[in-house]
Amino acid sequence: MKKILDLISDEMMQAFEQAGYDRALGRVTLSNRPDLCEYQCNGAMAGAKQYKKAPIMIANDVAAKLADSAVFAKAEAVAPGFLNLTLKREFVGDYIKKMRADRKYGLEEAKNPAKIVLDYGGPNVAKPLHVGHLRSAIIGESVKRIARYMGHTVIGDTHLGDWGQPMGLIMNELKIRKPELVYFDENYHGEYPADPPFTISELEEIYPTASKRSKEDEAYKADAMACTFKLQSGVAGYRALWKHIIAVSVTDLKKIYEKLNVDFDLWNGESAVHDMIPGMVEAMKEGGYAYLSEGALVVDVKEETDTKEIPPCMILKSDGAALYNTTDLATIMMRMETEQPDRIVYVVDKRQELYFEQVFRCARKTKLVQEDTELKFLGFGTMNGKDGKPFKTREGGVMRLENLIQQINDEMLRKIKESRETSDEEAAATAQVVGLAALKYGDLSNQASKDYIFDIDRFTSSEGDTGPYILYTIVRIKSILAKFTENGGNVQAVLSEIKAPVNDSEKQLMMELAKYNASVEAACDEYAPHKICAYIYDLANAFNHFYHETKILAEDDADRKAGWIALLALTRDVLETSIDLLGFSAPERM
RNA sequence: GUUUCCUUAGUUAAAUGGAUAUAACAGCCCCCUCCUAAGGGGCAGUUGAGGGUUCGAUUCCCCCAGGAAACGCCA
Repeated sequence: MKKILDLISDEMMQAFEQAGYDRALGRVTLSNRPDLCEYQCNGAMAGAKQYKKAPIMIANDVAAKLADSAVFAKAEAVAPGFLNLTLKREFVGDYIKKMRADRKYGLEEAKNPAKIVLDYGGPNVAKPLHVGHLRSAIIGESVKRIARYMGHTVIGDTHLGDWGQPMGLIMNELKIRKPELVYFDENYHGEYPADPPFTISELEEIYPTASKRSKEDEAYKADAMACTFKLQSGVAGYRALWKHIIAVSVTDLKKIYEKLNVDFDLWNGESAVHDMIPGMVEAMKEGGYAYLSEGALVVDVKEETDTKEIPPCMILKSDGAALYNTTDLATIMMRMETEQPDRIVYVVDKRQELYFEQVFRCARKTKLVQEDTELKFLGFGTMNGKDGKPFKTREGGVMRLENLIQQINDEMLRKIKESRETSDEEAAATAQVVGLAALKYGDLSNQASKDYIFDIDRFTSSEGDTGPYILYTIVRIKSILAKFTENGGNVQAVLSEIKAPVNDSEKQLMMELAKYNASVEAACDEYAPHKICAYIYDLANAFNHFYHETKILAEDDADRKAGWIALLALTRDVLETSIDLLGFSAPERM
C-alpha cells in the first residue's frame, strides 16, 4: 500500500504539472504548523528562481488546480509561498479502511529482501551480564524484529566470548582449588563426567578472583596462559572442562536474555572459528596483504581519502597469538561461507568504531567478503547514571543486568500496588511486563548512537514519553473492547466498519494511524527503533485525546459506534504490533 | 598532541534547509454523577559565541569556547 504522504504528493505533483511547473516541486511534507494546516508543500518557493516568478504566484497557480481535488478539503496559497493543505475526511477514512484490510496495516515489505547477519549481545562466558550488555541486546533485538517484519532474513548471532585468556584463567584457578579433578589428569582416557564440577555462582566468583590474581602474580599468569594453550591445542581434559564452562554459562545467559525477551539464532563463540585462523592468516600472507611490523603481523588499511591516521589492522600479536581482530575477521570468513549474507551488521559500543573500520577495510582488502557485501557498524552510546557518567552501582561497581531488571520490576510493583487493588500474583506478573517495557522503551526511545541517562523514576512513570504510558493506552483500549464484548458486541464482526471521521480528534487519530507504514520503513532503513517509539507515542497521544472527547460505548448511533470500535481495534493492533517490534508486550490489565 | 562526535527550556530528549524550533519531566492553574485520573486541557520557559553560503540555517561551511571518545599488541 502506498504511503499516505506519497498519495498526497502525487496529487500535488499532478497539480504542479497541470499548472505548467516541474512536478518534482510538488513534494508534500507534514505540516510544521499544525495550527494552520495538516500537510504543507514548499515547492513554490523552491521553484521561484527557476521560473523567475514570485513564489506566491506559483503557489496560487497550483492551488487553483486543486480546487476540486479528491484529496484536499483545502489547499491554500499563503505568503511567502507555502501551500497549506487540509485533507478530506473521506480520503482519510478511506485510507484507514484500506489499512485495516491490509495484512501489515499498509506496510509494504522490502523490494529487495536481504539476508542479514546481525551480531549483537556479545556476552562472555563465565561472566555475568552487566549493564554494558543491555543496550546491545535491546537495540539488536529490536533491529532484528524490524528488519524481519520488513521481509528481510535476519540471523541473530550472539558472538559469545568463549575462547581467550579468561578460559585459561578459570581453568588454572580450578586446578589449584580442585587438583583432584579428572580433567587435569593427562593420563586419563575414559569418559568425563556429564555433570559440571561447579555451579554458575562458583564460576562467576572464580573468574574475577583469577583475573585479579593474574595481574599481581607472574607465575600464576604464566600457568593460566599454559592452560589457555592446552585448551586451544585440544588437550582432551581441558576441552571437556571448557565444554562444562560453556554449558553452565550459556544456560544462565539464556535465562537472563529470556527475561529481556531477547533471543538468538546462533550461539557461535569465538571458539567456532579457531580452526580457521591459521588458514586465514596464511592466505593473507600469501596474498601479499599481511606483513610484519614491530614484530606483529598487520594489514595496511589506510586510504587516500582519510582525514585521519588509520593504523594498520593487526592480525597476530608479536608473540604470534591471535587477538580480537583475528577472531572477528575469521568470523566474517565463516559467516560468508555458511550464510552468504548480503549484509553483516554489528550492534556494538560506539567506542569501537575505529576498530571495526579497520576490520571492515581489512576484510574487504583481503577479499574475505564480496564487493557488494555490506559491513555495517551500528554503534550505540553509553548508558549513564544521573550524574552523567557511566552507570555504576552505589558502591561504584558494575551493576549486574539481573539486578537492574529487578530494580525496575520492584519499582513497578510498588507503583502498581499504590494505584490499584490487585492480587499479589497478578501485580507481580504485571510488574514484570510493564517493567520490561519501561526499561526497553527508556533505552530505545533515544537515538542508539547517543549516550543517555538511566533514570528509574522517569522510565517507570506512566506520565510522559514512557513505556508504561504506551502500555496504559493499550490497556485502556482493550478494556473498552472487552466491555463492548461483554455487552453482546462482536469486535471481529465490525472490524471493517471504519468510516470517514466525524470529528477532529478522530481525524487526528486516523492521520496518526496512517503514518504507520512510513514510520516502520524509516526505522528499518535507518536502523532506528527510536522512530517507532516516537511514532507510537504520538499515536497514543492522539488516541487518548480522542478517548476524552468521545463517548464510545454510550453512542446511540449503532453505525457510528461500530466504526469507532473498529478504529479502536485497529489502534490496538498497530500499537501492539509496534511494541512487538521494540521487543516488549502489553498486559490485559494494569 | 592528532582525529572523530557532541553542545537545543531548570532537566531529559525531537526536528529530509522552511512559517511562531517540538515534546516530556519538574513548576503554576483547571477537569472524575462519565468506557482505567497510570488520563485530558491550559500557562510560563530554549538552538554555547562569532562569521559565512542561502529568499530562508538547529540543520551546510569556517573559526572560537566547553564536553565526550578513539588513537597497533585489551576486548
